[in-house]
Amino acid sequence: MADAVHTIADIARLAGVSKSTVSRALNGSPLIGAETRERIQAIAAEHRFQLNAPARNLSRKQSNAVAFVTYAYKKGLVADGFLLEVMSGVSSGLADEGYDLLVVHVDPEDTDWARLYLESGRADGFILMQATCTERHIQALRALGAPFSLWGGPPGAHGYCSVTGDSFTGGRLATEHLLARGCERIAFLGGFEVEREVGERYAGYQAALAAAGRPLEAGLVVYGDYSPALAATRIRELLEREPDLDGVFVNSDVMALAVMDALRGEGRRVPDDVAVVGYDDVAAAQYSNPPLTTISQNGPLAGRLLAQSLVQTIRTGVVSSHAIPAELVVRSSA
Amino acid sequence: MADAVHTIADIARLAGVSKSTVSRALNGSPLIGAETRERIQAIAAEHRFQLNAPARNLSRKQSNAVAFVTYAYKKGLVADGFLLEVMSGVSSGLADEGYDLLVVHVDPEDTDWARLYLESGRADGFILMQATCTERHIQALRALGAPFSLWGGPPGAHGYCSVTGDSFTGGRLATEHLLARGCERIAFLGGFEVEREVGERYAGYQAALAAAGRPLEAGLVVYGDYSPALAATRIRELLEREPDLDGVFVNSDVMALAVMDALRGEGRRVPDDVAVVGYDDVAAAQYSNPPLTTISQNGPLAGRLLAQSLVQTIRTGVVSSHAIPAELVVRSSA
DNA sequence: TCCGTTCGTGCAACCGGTTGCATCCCGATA
DNA sequence: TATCGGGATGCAACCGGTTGCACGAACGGA
Repeated sequence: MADAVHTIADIARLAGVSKSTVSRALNGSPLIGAETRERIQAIAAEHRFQLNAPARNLSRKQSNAVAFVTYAYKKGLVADGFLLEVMSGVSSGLADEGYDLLVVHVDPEDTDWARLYLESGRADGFILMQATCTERHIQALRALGAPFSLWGGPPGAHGYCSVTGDSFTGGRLATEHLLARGCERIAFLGGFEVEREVGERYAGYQAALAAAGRPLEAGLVVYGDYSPALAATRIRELLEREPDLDGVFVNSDVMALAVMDALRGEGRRVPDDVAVVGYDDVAAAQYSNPPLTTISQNGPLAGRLLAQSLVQTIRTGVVSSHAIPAELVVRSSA
Repeated sequence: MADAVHTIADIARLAGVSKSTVSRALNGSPLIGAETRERIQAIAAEHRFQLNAPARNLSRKQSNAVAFVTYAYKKGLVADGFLLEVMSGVSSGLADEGYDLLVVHVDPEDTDWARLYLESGRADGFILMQATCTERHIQALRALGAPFSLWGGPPGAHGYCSVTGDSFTGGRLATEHLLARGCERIAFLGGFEVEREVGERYAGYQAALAAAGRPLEAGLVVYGDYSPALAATRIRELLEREPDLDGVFVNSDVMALAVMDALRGEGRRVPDDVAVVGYDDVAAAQYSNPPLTTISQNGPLAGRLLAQSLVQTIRTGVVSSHAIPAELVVRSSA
């Protein structure tokens, strides 16, 4: 039994060539003759040889890894299945490009983590989701000149990649659906008012109403913070002010579930008295009572795009923006 | 302005010492005089110096990273919030020990990934969850002699760390609660029958019935595969066979949500006709209809323990097992 | 005063790849 | 046949840390 093969020097000895030739052959360099290259690759494969990542990263001065950054966990807030879906897409997108995925939970107040990861050579770039990062994080990354891509960022962003749902269409589809089922007074319960996505969903809501020749009533538009508790409060306040409300477009499923709960608590039937459309199509949406009609976004696809565009930025400096389609999933709540 | 400080050689120059002294000082080696060490650390801090991770990993022949391994994503199956909670705990536990967290999605059929990560020096150990890995994966890891820790594995496992919920107590608490609210005929809907956790929950169920002097009826015990669809099927079959069923302990919330749905579909009220207790306390449990009474396990805690025990194994070879408490969360479904 | 410790530090090799440059061999051209 | 060009390969330096060992100084004891 031959000794274990652990380094390119071992392969070099076996093949009767030099380290450099092995290195080039394994990296598919055109400098190496086709015949030699194939022979070396065959030997490497036979011994199931793996390049040593730290050594390669040291030489190349890059880590071949990307950090997926989220807040330190808070119960009920980021436990969103959508994050998992996106992460899964990120993971496979990165794997296809030969990058590893690092998951980092940072403190919302801390802005130094990016420099740490970059300067220590542990990550070449970052992926964030707007829902779990602050504007300060984004500013810090831009100041560093760090490559990153962001879910939910503005489409024409400067200096970084963004992937986002087509929130305008989402808002329009949701509202059109409520109109189509005959709702007369349709409320809008948004997430944080300052978020661009929320603004676009609102624009979609507005557009659908306008297209149907309905008035836009400012009193029917309220905002929350994505927490179920506040969503429930908002819907109760709204109900008191506007008792003849008969439909509501809620900006997230987690809020929508709480809203349906609150509506029931107030004696309204869903969807008979008040129809509810959510957003995100979280796993729980299909088991809620009633199953939630919602807007679905393809999380894994979003993740793939985040990964691909980030890798492109790392390699070529090119930044890009993408919008993925929003789709209406009709269940029973509207 | 001095040139940028990027390597220990720069620090060495600034401090008027050698590279080795800097390296030792920054690693807190007792070989270096306290005074020198502090001076060097001060200089490093002043320049916000970061050691280069690949170089260090290359020298030390370890990666200071751990891979959290899950299946390639499948909609609705692993989208469990519990996984996210555990991961969050793993992340902070590893961060405390100076390890990075790598997330790897593997193909269920592939058993070679561990060797790849180990031999390429990208990970020093692995963390898996039984729900998202196969027995083959575990066998492959053991055959490799790779350090790993497993959520949901057998407590006295050989060769690896395990962290698990106290499933016996969980099963007992759930069943006792159903008994306490007056249920007479309590069914058990398990996950995969072969899983140890499922067996323990069943044992807890059994023990609670025995303690109450109730008979154990084999016809009330059925198993699913954690999918909502099969759970719904099982409960309908059960209902047909045992129409006077008035309580059911379901092995996961996702199944429990589907079960409640199916029960309603069959015209039974929850909890009035049939009381339901779930397991896991997923985020959706509190917004379901009715809100689900369930067994909660502290995911972040589990994650921390997985991380800590794995790091201990990597450093010292010691393997350990932990069980975290199960807690009953009473809502409205039972 | 001389020697053996002990303590603190530096030297240089090493970890396992990558890569600029020199070298060599070959056929093609003059 | 001598020369030139270019493709294929090897040499050796380098990436930025870590660490075994040697070395020098200060100290205590005999």
